Amino acid sequence: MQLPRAAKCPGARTLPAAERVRYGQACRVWTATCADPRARRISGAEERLGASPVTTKKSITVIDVAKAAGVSKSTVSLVLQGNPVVHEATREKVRNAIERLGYVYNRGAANMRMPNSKIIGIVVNDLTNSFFAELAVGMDYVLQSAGYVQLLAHTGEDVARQREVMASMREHGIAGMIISPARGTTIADLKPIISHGIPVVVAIRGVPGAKVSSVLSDNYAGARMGVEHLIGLGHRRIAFLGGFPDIQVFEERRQGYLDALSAVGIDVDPSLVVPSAPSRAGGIAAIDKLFAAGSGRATAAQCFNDAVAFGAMDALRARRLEPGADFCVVGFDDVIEAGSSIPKLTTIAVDPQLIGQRAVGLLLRQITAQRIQVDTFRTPVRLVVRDTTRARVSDTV
Amino acid sequence: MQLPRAAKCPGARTLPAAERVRYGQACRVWTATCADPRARRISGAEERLGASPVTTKKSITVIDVAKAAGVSKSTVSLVLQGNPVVHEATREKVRNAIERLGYVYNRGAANMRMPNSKIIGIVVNDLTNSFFAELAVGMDYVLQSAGYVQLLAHTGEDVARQREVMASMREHGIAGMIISPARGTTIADLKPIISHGIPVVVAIRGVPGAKVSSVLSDNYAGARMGVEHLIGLGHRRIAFLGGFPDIQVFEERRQGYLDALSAVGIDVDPSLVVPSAPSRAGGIAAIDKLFAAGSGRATAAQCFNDAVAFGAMDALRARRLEPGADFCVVGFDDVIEAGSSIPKLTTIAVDPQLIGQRAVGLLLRQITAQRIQVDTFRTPVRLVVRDTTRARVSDTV
DNA sequence: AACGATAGTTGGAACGTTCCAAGTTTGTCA
DNA sequence: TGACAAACTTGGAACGTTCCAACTATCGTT
Repeated sequence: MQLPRAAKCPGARTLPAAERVRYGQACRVWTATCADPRARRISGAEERLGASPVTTKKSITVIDVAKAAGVSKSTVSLVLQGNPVVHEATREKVRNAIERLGYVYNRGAANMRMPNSKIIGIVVNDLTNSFFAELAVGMDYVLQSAGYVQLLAHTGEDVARQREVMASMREHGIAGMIISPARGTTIADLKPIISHGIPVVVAIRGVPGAKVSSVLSDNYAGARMGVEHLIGLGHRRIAFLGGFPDIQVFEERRQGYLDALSAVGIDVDPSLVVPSAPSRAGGIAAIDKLFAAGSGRATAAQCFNDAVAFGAMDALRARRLEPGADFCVVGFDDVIEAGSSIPKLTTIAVDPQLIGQRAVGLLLRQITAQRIQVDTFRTPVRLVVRDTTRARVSDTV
Repeated sequence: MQLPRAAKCPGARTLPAAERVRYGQACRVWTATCADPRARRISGAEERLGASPVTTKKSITVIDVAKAAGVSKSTVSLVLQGNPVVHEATREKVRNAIERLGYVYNRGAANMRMPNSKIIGIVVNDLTNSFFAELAVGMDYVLQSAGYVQLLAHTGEDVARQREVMASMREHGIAGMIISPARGTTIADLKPIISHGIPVVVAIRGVPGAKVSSVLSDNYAGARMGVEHLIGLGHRRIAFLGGFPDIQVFEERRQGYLDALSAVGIDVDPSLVVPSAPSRAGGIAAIDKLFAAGSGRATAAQCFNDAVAFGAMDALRARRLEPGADFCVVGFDDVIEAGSSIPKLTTIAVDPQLIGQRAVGLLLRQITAQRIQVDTFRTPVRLVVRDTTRARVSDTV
């Protein structure tokens, strides 16, 4: 928990709970700010239908159920756990009482006595990217059917924020964690979780040197496949566009690119590798830089991901070059839009839902086995040929 | 909690915890199935780096900290809460001890004594839709800075699943819930949460008749704006394509469409309203149906959402009609692809992140005010004119 | 009849926190 | 010096669950 500063505001003791709490937990009473300015009403009609005070009915516990069913709390507990030792008739009485009283199980309390929480922390670097959203859905699917629930946080590539949410999740007693780390994440960031014996699985992006399980797509093979496809079309001057060189995924894809070229004896021109942000805007920038560098002689590009590829296509068109006809483009990821862009994007398909499911599988295995276990999975990728690689090199400018 | 069936397997008491637990909670011992088949290894190289048993260090509590700092547990608790009553020197001692021991706050335990959980449940009908993913991010942003954490679940439009996750969230003691309900959700689905005094905010889609706060986009005004724009271009025979008629959002948008037409004295031809799935495929189907109905005389369409609009554009092109030139199309939502499709889609922009933030604001207000309060917000929308509505009616076929 | 085994049930302690009422120390003023 | 207030500290009870060891009742066997 973030330790609250002691705010010297004597007499604050009787303040009502305030709209927003500045410090983590319970500092609610001593220091409090007003409504979050971001939450202000911007416009729109408000229709106030009414307000009702919340009825603070004290919650119904296992003891109430026991009383109602005429048994002891222990028996109720046993029924809740499906323990076969209780008599069927008793079980029925308890079930009735539960139904009648509207009892709801308090996992927090249970968890305290017997610490096997059913909460998994999921940390994602960018949920707005549909790739990661699909990843989350894949996880959700498996987790839910295993009776787990997911605490999800979006870091927006911000390591500081990532640290905070990880700490918060730890306080909430997660049983395990799956993280697609923000750019710049190091072993030190994972340390606090791991050292507490909480299983961690890293997905999509590795954390160099970390002793954790990971599920990564086969970046090397994917990039190599894409470039080989371009070579097969006769291209010789092939660029590699986009991505931040400081993340491992970039390195792997770049290596695939380099090896594909070397394998057929093509000398690699370093000016054809143009890093940039892994976004649409980055793709535009990368093409601009590529052409500015006088490397206009490139006739095709393997892009770091689909977003970069789309940006590159925009930039090509701005230069009156038609993607797929005058210049070939290969993406990476196969996001949903790849199949419906104009022209449709040739790309390396990875299956984010599968990665998500796989990661959960790895995590649950560690949780139930009660042992940390370091496995690395590479999920397979495949080349999907569409319209941005129709042109043989002889057709291009 | 889903009550586990009593499985008669005597002697099971000593079984090791198994890979997957069938029933909710603790039935782990009595009935257990093997590894989830969906999680099976499909391919990919596995690199086993090693396994280490988890060290079951008993956790460090506030008592350990107290002992180390030479104070009482009460004092430590006060420090944790930032209560200004403790002496600065003592505070420092405690802080040191916390640091030294690597103490982590146990929210579960705290929550039990003083039930003000910092967990918000978020239920989303389709996370793979980038619109909802953005919504989630908007919520995440505000929640995180208010010290809350989100339990997120994706229902995939499945009401049964939705019921399950809602029950599970209740057991986890959520302080409030925001839900973008699955299609077919009724008041009865919300009842169990509301009747427990847990604040609920409904986002994006309303639940007819439910007495809960809601944050909806201004569907009526949006559709009306879109249609008025088309009318301004001279169109008279305008279709309304896509969407399921059983959800409220459809009704609102259709009403906007109808009123825009009536306002300028255009008679509404019912065959021009063509419902369909709110997806790309649905859009294709809708255009097919529109033309099959002999309503080829329509010259423009307001679509239920952007996905439908894209599908409609595909279908138009299949009929050798160029969207924007031969037939005008207006979408709804302004998803990211709308600005980069060819031709670029004219659409009604809604801001999902804003809706998310607003919903959280409404929820937190209820939580801190300790009273259920029913507000309905309509977030504003705006018309974004792009290339699919360039043609005046005189240009069209 | 005595014994043991089996089936079913149960009260109390424990988990880690917060709150309360009461405690101790220090300082101030009459 | 005593009374009182202020500043700070503290032990114990409570929250809702699970586990353990012990309990009772019933039955079968000798």
